[in-house]
Amino acid sequence: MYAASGPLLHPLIRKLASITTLSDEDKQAIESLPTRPRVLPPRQEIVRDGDRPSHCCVVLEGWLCRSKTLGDGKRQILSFHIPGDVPDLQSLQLPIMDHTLSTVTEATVVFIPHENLRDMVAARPTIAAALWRDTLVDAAIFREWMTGLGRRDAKGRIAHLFCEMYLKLHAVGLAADYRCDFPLTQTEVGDALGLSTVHVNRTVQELRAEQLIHWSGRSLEILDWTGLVKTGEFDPTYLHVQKRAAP
Amino acid sequence: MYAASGPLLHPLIRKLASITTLSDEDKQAIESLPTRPRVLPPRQEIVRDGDRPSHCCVVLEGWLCRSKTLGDGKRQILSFHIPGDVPDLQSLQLPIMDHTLSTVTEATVVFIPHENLRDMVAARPTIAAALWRDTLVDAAIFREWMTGLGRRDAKGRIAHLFCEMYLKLHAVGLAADYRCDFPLTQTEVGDALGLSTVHVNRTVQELRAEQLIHWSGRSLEILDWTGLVKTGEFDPTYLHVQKRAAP
DNA sequence: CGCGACCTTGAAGAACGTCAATGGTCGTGG
DNA sequence: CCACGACCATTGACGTTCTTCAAGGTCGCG
Repeated sequence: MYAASGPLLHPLIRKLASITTLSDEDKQAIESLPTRPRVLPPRQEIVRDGDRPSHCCVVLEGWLCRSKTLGDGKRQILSFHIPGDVPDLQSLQLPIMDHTLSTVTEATVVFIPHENLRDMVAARPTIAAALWRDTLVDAAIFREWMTGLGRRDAKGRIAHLFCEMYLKLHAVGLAADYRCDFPLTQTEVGDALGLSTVHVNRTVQELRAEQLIHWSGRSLEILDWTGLVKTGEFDPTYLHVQKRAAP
Repeated sequence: MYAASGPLLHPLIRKLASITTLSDEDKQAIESLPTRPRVLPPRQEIVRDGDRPSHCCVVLEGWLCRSKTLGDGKRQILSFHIPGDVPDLQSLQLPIMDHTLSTVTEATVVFIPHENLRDMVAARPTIAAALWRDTLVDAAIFREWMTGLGRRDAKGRIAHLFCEMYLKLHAVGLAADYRCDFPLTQTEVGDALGLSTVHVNRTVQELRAEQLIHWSGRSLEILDWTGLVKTGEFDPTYLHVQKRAAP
């Protein structure tokens, strides 16, 4: 899927080129990073809360999520990650994980040792700035989710998530014509949005009844983008996407 | 208050020295940054959602907060900031603000032009890494708040906030003996935790009745730290504080 | 003294959670 | 081929938490 949508670039080049302008030296530095690609099964933990990871993980295919689990077993999903993302880039600067990174679907990922990333960051300030910026966009998305969790009702939260994921997938060429893969269960949506599965189910049915979306199995179709944006009060500014192509 | 607790250092030196080891050159670079100190009244907006700021702001005294406001006027407070913080450091990399920065109390802040920060970041990788790390701790706090907003009940959220702010204040010498300044209104606590003012009021009364805290006016006393930690399921790992002094 | 800002209280209702059961789909093994 | 189990979506009934509305009450300050 990744390979199909363009020449086979190192995923990091693809990612960072969308953020900044990379020199040939920058690209070479990235190309020369050692990589260890692996295919992981669904619902597999990659790095756990409390770990001290020695690698960062780049997603090539599939969806990942980060989450925290409370004492009583309640889980809060903090983010979803799709191809091109580096979900645990922060571990380069914060040695101890304060949450868990797992696969959602089967996923292909590449592990890059911290030391190599650190060398590259020291030698190539442009890349360092781009990586920093990437973690800041991450934080911007957290802020938007906080706003949803604190102040939006269930329907708004779910609509907002659909809009966000569609745009993120679109930005990496994995969505078009208001259709995309959406491989989450209703329980996972609930864990991300602070809702019970039952309530997610009923609310999704409302969105369907209002002809806003069509979601069954792994496939999502947005029938009324404008309506969904309105329902979720969705404003994509927080995604800090430079090239704003029409979705 | 800042000056009273140590020799008059540049606030950024103080901040970064707690994160990393600064060389003399690093310190000189920071000292030579131009600063424009200002005293701002309470509830004053400093940078607004949608702005393209040209400076970063360092807090010397008082509390600031970041927030988003939804269409219907509902407000979500995203973070509180105390002396030593650089609440809008992200604007160095993300030109457009996706939220608003305001004072909570009267506050003294210093503005540093982006260009000077950029020059320093380019010339001093140690400082760049420390600033990056600071924004990552910021993001870690967002994640913890998300978990509270999504999965904790009102009592847990409020207890957690008390624990967090006490530790943050303690880390910069503004809290001791389980006492600290806590200049928020109940409405502001509600806006931060996704609760109505009425519910905050009743829940705070429960915490008082359980002899966990004493909060009146601007002053907070934690009567039972262990109990409060338990009520809020508070684990300070996410603050990524290096030197973990006993609170 | 009076006004504004904030805290407090009561009553009623909406949104959401919990519990428990049912049904659908798919892969797997007998 | 069919039965079975796993996983997920769905439904109904019933609680609970939290919100909303409305009304005092307190305190500091001009």
